[in-house]
Amino acid sequence: MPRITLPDGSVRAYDQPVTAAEVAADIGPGLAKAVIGAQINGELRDAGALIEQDAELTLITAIDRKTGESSEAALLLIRHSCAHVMAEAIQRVIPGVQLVYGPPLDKGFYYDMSVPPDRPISTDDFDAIEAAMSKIIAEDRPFARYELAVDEGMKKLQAEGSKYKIDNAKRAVEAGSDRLSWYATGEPNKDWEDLCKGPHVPSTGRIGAFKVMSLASSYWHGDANSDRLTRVYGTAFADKKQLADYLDQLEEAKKRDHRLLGKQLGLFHIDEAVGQGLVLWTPNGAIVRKELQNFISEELRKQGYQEVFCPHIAKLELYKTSGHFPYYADSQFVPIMERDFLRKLADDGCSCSDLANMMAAGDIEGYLLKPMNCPHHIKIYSSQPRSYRDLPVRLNEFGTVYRWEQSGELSGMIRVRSFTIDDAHLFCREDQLSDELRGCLSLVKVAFETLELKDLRIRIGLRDPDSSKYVGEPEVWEKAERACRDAAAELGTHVSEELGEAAFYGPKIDFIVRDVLGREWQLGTVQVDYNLPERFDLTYTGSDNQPHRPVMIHRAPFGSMERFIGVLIEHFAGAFPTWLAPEQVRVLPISDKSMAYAEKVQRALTDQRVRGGIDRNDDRIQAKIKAAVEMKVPYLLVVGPNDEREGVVSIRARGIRRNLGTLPIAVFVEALRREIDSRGRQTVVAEHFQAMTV
RNA sequence: GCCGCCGUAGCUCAGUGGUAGAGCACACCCUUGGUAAGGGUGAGGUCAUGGGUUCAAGUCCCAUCGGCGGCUCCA
Repeated sequence: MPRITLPDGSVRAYDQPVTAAEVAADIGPGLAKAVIGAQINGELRDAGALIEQDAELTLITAIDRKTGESSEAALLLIRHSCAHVMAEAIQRVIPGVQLVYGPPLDKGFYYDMSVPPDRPISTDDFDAIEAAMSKIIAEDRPFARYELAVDEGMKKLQAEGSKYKIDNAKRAVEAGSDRLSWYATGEPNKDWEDLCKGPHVPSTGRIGAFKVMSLASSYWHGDANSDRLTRVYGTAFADKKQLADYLDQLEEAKKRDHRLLGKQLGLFHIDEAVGQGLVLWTPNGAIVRKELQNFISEELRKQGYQEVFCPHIAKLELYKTSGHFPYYADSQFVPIMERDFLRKLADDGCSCSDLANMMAAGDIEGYLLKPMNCPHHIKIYSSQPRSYRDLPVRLNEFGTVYRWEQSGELSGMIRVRSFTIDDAHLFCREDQLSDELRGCLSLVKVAFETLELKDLRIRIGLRDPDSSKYVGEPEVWEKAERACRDAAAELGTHVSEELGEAAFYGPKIDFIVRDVLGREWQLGTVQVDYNLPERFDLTYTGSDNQPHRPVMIHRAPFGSMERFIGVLIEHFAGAFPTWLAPEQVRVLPISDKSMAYAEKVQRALTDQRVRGGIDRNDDRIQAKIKAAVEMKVPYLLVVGPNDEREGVVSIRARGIRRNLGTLPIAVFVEALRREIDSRGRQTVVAEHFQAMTV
């Protein structure tokens, strides 16, 4: 006798088990037609799922009648269903494909499959696959669920002989399923079907719009030593308009890609001849980087940091002491060997494989391109005796490090093999740790607020107790983890804790953002470290005249300058705020006749250290404006005879498609100077043209 | 590193085994102009690199280098 409670609080009583679809039909014929699934006590199910007991029921329609939008649950049903349709289509187009696993995603779905080695799937197959999918959808075949007992189901799978599906079933059983379920697209045992726990839309015709997006490879179970699978990505929506909007959004996002903008705006260059993942900062990019470094340096001075410089290499032995070698040997450039050492090996008849083994083991005399800055900073700390009165010692450096990232990982400025960390290491007493952590976090906060980076996630990376990759004693870890939690709690932002995300030497607080393609990247980080002070036997003299062990904090508000600026380019779509913009103002003379006046304006700008130049091209003003807009210059000063007569400039501001009006040269330059010095808190537009921008 | 796709002028990209193309950018000339492309002329190429097939290769095959998407990894 189920009593069904609907979201509006109304209750419907039935004297026998009822399906969600029947409840919908009970409410009205329109809803009966529109319903594609149901949430029963919060769990997403088929519209045809039987409700036997009292339940809370939310009926899912493809498009919400009130909002005109699709709920996440609706899109999930559509996409998961579409994954089946795509799998069927692919098996039809390419015989011999074995299916593995096809889940829905945030923006679509994928299906992993094992393809015959002599017939890989290619993007050229997409048309045929989409045509086959369209046909299946046009046939509007029902998604028919049926269940078998585990024994019976396993027998069926054994008979079919797909090791992947057998594995899926075993996993389902291990996870506690007492039955196995299939979904046939049409009639069970006759039409195409797939082992699947569901749920699905009622029939293929309910998939409104879809597209096969891309191909990639993956590993079975995510294990690099296991089978290589082909992953086909697709997406699906409730209707064609949603799909078109999504594809437009993707196009827009691509225009913000830092690799594209980096080229267009002359921010950086990566040259084959220099090497993969090695960023060349071209003059415009160098300006952005320098401004950011200046900005962070100002904050560091306020917080009592001392700047240091270190070489880019050090003896291998140093990294053995720190533990970075051999722990991270695979992701470091191979050691640099001393010539005499190499000669001696050769004289002793050392073979290439002997040498390779020695290098892997670090049994050589030589140097390492530094993978981290901390060992160097530690040696600066220990270069003199330290009293408890000297602490905290805060050493900062824009320190360049080198890491051997796998070639397939490299990506523009965001994943590279050489990058500069806005690094610092703090050495403090136990009783100072919380305050210092708070100081570090406030620094990150100031940096991110100034740059209007709001869409970020904060993660506390904790040790995974089951893993052996960590160094140090459990009780020390607990102390450090507690300190991180306490400091992060004061940030007031949502913080997630993740096991296994700690550095090998200690827990950390990471700041994570997304790029335009939705990929997450770690930027800033604050890490507590009780381990390295131990390894390097660091001490300070306490008030008791006894040696004590300092605690270290590693922190980098931006993380890598390369990655940070890569993300920043995308965040601003290349339109940097004036203080960061490589070219802050461009002077556009109406014609050659105004060139002398343009030069006078330019001098006034240069005198105030404003960056920019004159467009000396023989173009009409329209063309000059277009060129400057494309370079995303914040302010354009159009100067012609009229302006010259009055000693003013005609101003255009980025993002406003018209002439704002004129200001005397000096007035504009002063206002601009204020905009730059305040890092955008004041602007020329707000000061002089506010009324016009509304 | 792995799987798939891709590599033609500075940039974006056409190019069907048979004489290497366009637009933009650049240079020069005409034009001297008032808020998102004025007109003309010209220069610019080891078709990523190396091998192979062929009478003939940018085009087909193999290898290498590099890029893109994803997987795996990320102190």
